[in-house]
Amino acid sequence: MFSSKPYLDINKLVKWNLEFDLGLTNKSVKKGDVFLKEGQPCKHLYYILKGFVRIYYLDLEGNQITHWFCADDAIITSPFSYVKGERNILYFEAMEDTELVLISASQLNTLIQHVPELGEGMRQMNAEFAMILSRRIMSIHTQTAEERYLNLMEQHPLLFQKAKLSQIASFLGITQQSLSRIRKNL
Amino acid sequence: MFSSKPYLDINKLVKWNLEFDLGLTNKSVKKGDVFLKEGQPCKHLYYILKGFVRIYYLDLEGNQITHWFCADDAIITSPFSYVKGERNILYFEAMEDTELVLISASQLNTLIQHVPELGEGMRQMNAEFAMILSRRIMSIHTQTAEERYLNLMEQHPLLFQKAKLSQIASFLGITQQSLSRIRKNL
DNA sequence: TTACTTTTTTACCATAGGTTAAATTTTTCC
DNA sequence: GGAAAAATTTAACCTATGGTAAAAAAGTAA
Repeated sequence: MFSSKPYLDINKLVKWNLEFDLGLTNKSVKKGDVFLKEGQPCKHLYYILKGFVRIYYLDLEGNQITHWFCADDAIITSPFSYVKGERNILYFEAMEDTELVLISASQLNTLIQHVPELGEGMRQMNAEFAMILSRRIMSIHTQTAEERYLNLMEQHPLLFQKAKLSQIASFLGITQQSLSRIRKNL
Repeated sequence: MFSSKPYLDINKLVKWNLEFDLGLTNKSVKKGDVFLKEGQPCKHLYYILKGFVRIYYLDLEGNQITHWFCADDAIITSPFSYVKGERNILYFEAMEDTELVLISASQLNTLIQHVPELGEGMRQMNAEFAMILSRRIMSIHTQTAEERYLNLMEQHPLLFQKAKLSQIASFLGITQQSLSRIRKNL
């Protein structure tokens, strides 16, 4: 759903890791693993080398609400926790076997000190992320659930092979029954 | 709705403007003025020294949909245009007499070269903005319109003195008639 | 295959919010 | 103040989506 490639080249990152002795760590997670849970502080950015991750949270009744789907080259974190130190409410679930590179805040700062233009890149990345979120709010305010579903199908067809319809439904902001009804009516 | 104060101190900005000869410009707009329109490229960040601004866009039927309300010390821009150079779709309307400081991308870059920690600040500001947008999507997905209205009343009571109910309704994602009905049922 | 579990669909009714139109209240301006 | 315009409320009706429950389909494992 979002690629960080224009802002952070993973090959360069690997090179810088050696050059500046950053000590970045890797993490492999199996399909189905929930590698970040509500209440666990999120101390890293996660660069998804390869795989597919669903970010969700729980509503008051305990239902999982999908907040985001993330594929190769996405950089994800729980901003509430990572940036502001607030209690983390997000779950990160690997929807398939996934390879991650973990980047702590201090490692990122060190890296940016050595490569100042990366600071600009990260700033732009955050700005683009805010834009994507703005667009999503706009689509909620101007489109029907059916239109949002058709857009998603068109823009991310692979998503429907990797995620359950119930997970996609909550991402679209509707129940799985409503999504099923929308699909029936084509 | 959002203050940039933790990330950019306006007094320092004024000082830096002189110190580094940035050439920042000011702009005064009268109540009711629409100082950015759809199709006009947005070349600046706007620092709101004093005033109140509504950001809106038009849906397919031409209805104004309020995207954001912004008060003193907010930094606003049309990210689609400012960051990505895409066609601007946002309108910026002064809801009361408003004093702005304009910051171009090149001025910002110059400033960050002189004050590197400001780059980090801007990055965090963008991250916080993404968080606020995430929270808004979450509230749409987990709360009723009535709950969102009550939250808004509680968190931004002054907003209801400055904005029309129809403008607040579209911000909440409902029609003005629905908002009226919600208010009647207390 | 069969049995079992999970996911998806279907159906029925309930409800929040949309649509249209008109009435009412508030604001603006002469 | 009073007329006109704008904003807000009210009402009747309509529609999309939610809630519940059950059936059907798909996936999994022995």
